[in-house]
Amino acid sequence: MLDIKKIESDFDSVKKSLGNRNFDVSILEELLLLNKSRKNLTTASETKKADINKLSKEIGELKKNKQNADAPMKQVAELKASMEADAQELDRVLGKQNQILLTIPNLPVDSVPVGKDEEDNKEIARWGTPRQMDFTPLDHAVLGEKLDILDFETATKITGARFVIYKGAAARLERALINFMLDHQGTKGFTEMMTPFIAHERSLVGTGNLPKFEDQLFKLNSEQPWYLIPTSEVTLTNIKREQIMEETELPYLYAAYSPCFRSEAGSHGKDVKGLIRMHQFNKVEMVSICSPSQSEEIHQKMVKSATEILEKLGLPYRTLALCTGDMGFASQKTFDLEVWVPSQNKYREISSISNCGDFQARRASIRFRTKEGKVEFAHTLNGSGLAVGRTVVAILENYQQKDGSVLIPEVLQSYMGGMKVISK
RNA sequence: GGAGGACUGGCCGAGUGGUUUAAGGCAACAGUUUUGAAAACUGUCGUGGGUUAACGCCUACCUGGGGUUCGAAUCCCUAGUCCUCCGCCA
Repeated sequence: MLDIKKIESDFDSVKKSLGNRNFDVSILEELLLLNKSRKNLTTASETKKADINKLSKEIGELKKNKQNADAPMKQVAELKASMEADAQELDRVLGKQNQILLTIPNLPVDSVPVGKDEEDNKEIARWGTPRQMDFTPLDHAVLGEKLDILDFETATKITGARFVIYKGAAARLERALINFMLDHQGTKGFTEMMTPFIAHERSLVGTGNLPKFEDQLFKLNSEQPWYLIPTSEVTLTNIKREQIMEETELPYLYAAYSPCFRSEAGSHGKDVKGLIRMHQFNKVEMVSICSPSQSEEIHQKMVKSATEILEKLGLPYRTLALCTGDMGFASQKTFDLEVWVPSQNKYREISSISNCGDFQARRASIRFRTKEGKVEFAHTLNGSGLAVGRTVVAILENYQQKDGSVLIPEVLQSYMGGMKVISK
């Protein structure tokens, strides 16, 4: 959520920034009008309330002394009627203002490249060289079915499209990766967490998934407004919701494994085959809650930690700085990591690491007290470290052999009971 | 799932309709004292909103929401959470 005071005071620059994000800025004018009327109504109704409070005290005195209080009581009744009209209008205006504020994306910071869509993202680093293969690489889904370790058909029977059953070595590989990634994050100072996989509506509003992106979530048919989490960013970030921390506590660095549930509404026809786009996938997530002065350095630290996983696994990747038009709703700056996928002959996203600034902290009221005693909003960051299913894709494809077997990266072998190769 | 009880500031805790403008204590911070520390003493000590050049003033908040009343921490309704007991259960 943006600060309404900032929208008011820096109107032109806010408008320009949001325009760069392909956001329809026409609503901003309305927002300013609403805010003005919110202030007027607040002043009006609070002045009346102050008068009522005074009169009520007088009434108390009069009654205590057994004196007649009809006159002030009549006055209160009149003031109250008039105040309630203001209050009702104020409720409406405030509701509308919040509703708009909750649908405005974060402002990109100056260093974010201005651009329209993913075409304008800027490659800033590349690691590793895609392996030369003297055969046509198979797609991971084909490979997995040939090796009898991925079963899409049965999962579709049991649940539906975009689900999978991992079998034998693939199941073990997935589990090995989760453990390997969590262990790695542990050595980088991230505290391992295991959170609920279901979150309350409030938590999803806090991270920015609601109210705007409800169609991308699975909502439970429960008494409480519960949703399956689309990422453990939601639960990890909300750990400090509605809290005022001490500056000395910061930063918090968390890492968690969780399954992620996404409805993938609007992605019909995209990545229909294989593990790339599923309704349920596993991810190890990093989240940091820190002070504004720490967030940029921690952002770099998170990128580094994620890239180290790819390097240890020997998977070629590149790092992109996302442009203004391609960044996620809550982010003020995002780096994507893309891993080499031989069958598609291109790099595909495997991690997205965002600094959300104080955007989520405002929504979720995550604050800290500075050493000087001032209360400020914290900064929140999140990033995949990494998406596990897509890592399996990369390993199967990049480590496949001519005979259809797949070598297991050395760093994972101890996590797989010494297994060195997956073959039929 | 059933029956009962509870929820007050960072923490403990008083308060059952009108100087509560939330007592008191602990913790924290600053100062005095001290060679230094401790102790003692003094002071500060919640958050949001409105208003103001500023000091300040006003307003809301006692788990959330709604209601009764001239007036609610206090009474009523409702939701949540926790505790105790019973039942069921990995």
